[in-house]
Amino acid sequence: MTGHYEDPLDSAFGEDHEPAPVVQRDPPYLQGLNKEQREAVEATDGPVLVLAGAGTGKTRVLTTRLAHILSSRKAWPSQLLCVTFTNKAAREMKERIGALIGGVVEGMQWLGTFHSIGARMLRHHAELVGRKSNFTIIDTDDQLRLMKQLLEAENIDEKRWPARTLASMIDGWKNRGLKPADVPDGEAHGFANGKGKKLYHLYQERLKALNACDFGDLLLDVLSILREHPDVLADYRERFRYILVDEYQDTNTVQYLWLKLLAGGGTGARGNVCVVGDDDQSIYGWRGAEVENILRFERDFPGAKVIRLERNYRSTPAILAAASGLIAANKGRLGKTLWTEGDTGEKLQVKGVWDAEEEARNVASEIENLRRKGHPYSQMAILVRASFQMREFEDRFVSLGLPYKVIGGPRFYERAEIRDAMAYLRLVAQGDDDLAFERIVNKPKRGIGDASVQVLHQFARMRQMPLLAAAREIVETDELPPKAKKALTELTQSFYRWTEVSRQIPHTELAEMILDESGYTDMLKADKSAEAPGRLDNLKELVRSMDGFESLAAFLEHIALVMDVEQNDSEDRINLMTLHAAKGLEFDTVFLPGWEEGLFPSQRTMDENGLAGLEEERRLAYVGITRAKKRAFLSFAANRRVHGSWQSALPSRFISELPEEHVETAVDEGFYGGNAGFRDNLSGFASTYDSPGWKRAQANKAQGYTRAKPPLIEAQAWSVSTSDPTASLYQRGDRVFHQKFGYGRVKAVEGNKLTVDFDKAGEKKVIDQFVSRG
DNA sequence: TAAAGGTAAGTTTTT
DNA sequence: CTTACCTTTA
Repeated sequence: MTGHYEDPLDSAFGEDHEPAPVVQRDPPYLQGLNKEQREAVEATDGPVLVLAGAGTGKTRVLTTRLAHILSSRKAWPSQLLCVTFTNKAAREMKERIGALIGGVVEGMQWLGTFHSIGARMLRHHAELVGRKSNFTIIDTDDQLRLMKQLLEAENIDEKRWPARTLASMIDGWKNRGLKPADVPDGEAHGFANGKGKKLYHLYQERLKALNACDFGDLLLDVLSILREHPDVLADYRERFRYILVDEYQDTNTVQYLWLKLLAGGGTGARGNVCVVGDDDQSIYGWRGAEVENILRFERDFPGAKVIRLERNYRSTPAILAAASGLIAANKGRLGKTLWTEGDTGEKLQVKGVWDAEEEARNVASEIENLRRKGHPYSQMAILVRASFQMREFEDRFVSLGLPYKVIGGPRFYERAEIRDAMAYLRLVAQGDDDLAFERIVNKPKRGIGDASVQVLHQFARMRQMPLLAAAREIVETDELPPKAKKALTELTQSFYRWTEVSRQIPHTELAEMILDESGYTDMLKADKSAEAPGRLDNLKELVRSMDGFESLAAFLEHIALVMDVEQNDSEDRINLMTLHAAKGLEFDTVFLPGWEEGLFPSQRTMDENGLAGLEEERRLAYVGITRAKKRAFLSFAANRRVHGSWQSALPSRFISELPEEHVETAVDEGFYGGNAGFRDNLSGFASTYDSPGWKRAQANKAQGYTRAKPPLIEAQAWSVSTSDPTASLYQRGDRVFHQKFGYGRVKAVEGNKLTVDFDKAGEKKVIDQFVSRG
């Protein structure tokens, strides 16, 4: 043994315990890597930036690199800091390293997300930031409730200054590494007449009192500790011999500052930092990620080696070329030239459709075609910009009986009953958790209404004590009405009992006991609503999922940080998800619906973030296309329901940015060709839908069946009108829809000419055949 | 305390 | 058009 301390990982190295760091022959794990990949694996020392394009074998490089460091004995597992962006990625990495070096990897305590690593560090040094080491990690829900309370206490109108806005402001500051005192005065001014900074301060005070941290604190408090306690920093610098960061393009400022401290040039820092990422896949700017971090890595870590992985193993040349052509429109890229071998492959198919329903029908029938040819559903994915787009697809799949799954939908731990149960457990684990207390004090109903809770709050505030402790005292007084007093006495006694018992019995039993004795299960059993049985099932599932954890605390930590439960992936089903959720995944066939101006790129993003926002949307499009291994279908709808009313839309500009030679379009004639009208909402739109095939489709539809929405264009070319042309079908006051101008109300009728006051476009004269009832 | 009615808002969300 | 949330009312 060469190590001066025991490392649990030792077994992972197999029989050979000789200290033999010299690699004589190529170890098996290096085989099959290309030149650049191998370089990235073997450049262990000094700063390294690996620019890994989509599908270039990034994960393989990462895991191999770690395996290489371990098996050449450059460091023990416990000396590696390895940061991933998701818990899932961390789990996969652990498994793959194990597979590479044979055996299960244990002892990699510092492999995880920034947040889980932050939580781990904070538990060690909680007292340095005024917490106890059993602090609670609160989620966004609790965060919001806390802020609402603060706003109310400060007499701020929550209508005008929503808690959400405050929350995102504070999150933003935390993401940038700013403590209340560091916030520039100007910035906080916009909120509640300059109270922003004060509220941030109050919020932090409150968290401290609750012995709680929010997600941002897991990063910011660690940063503060590293900054203010050189001894702690020195310890970590000594410990972390090699640092590795995945998805570096998505790191925010605090995370960047962590890395600078841990790996940057200071004394004791080893400087062996390797970051892996792709500036073209940075899609979390709205959450505080700074693409800048990756763009300036070479400046931050002088002497950095830059390795580009450009050989793509995933997609066909056609798909790659289309994606590359699109992303080329972005400025300020580090630049990569992805290439691949093999036949060009199928062109991207772009199709214009009438509305979202038709879009879904098209996609579904394409899926059925592929399926008939033997393609599994699980190799097909529909990637949407916004989750509301999923609805049409789900409806269609349900009516056709196609199996599908939604990735990243509502999460298990966000369900109300789960959160309630968790609140009970949290309170047992950490009695200062007022948020948990408030959540369950009257759930199930025990006659402790708002009024009583208010009195209790007062009482607790006067004495500066947590609510649960205050409750124990207040029941000794006559401050509460008898009913509430009795109920609260019982509740506090129960908690006393549960807390005692929690030291003796397994936590699964404890959970069952609590759900039972609190009356929560009975409440659900008595509930006659349709959801109640499902909720009971969820609670059973919750108890089951506790089984795998060592302690209640370990379980609570897991829930707070992971918030998700694994899906069994064995069934062959179509994948439906947002583009964001698709990052890192790949499928043979990818459907990309909804490529319309305003939806994708999203209008809101463009309004709020201008060019930077547009470029992030374009990267999102790039991510979408590069998920496809063999084929991609894009589509855009002429009409889409936005907030209930119908709106016509233009094809996304991204479609026109795709290189023509790799795209096949179902709307020919004047669609590309750079006609000036393309960008023009009205004329460009018309020309797009001039194709014979398009007209035919419309005609068919007009004859076939009528649907309430959206109204079809009844142009002369294909409508057979038998009625008297002078007698208009409309009269004053009718609601009508016009293809160009949207909805409006008829103001006057002259023969077949209508004067319509359109909601958006104002007053226009139109021929009645170009409108329909709306 | 709970149901009913009104109003406002409405992307993405790995932690 | 929804949905969620808040206020009002029985």
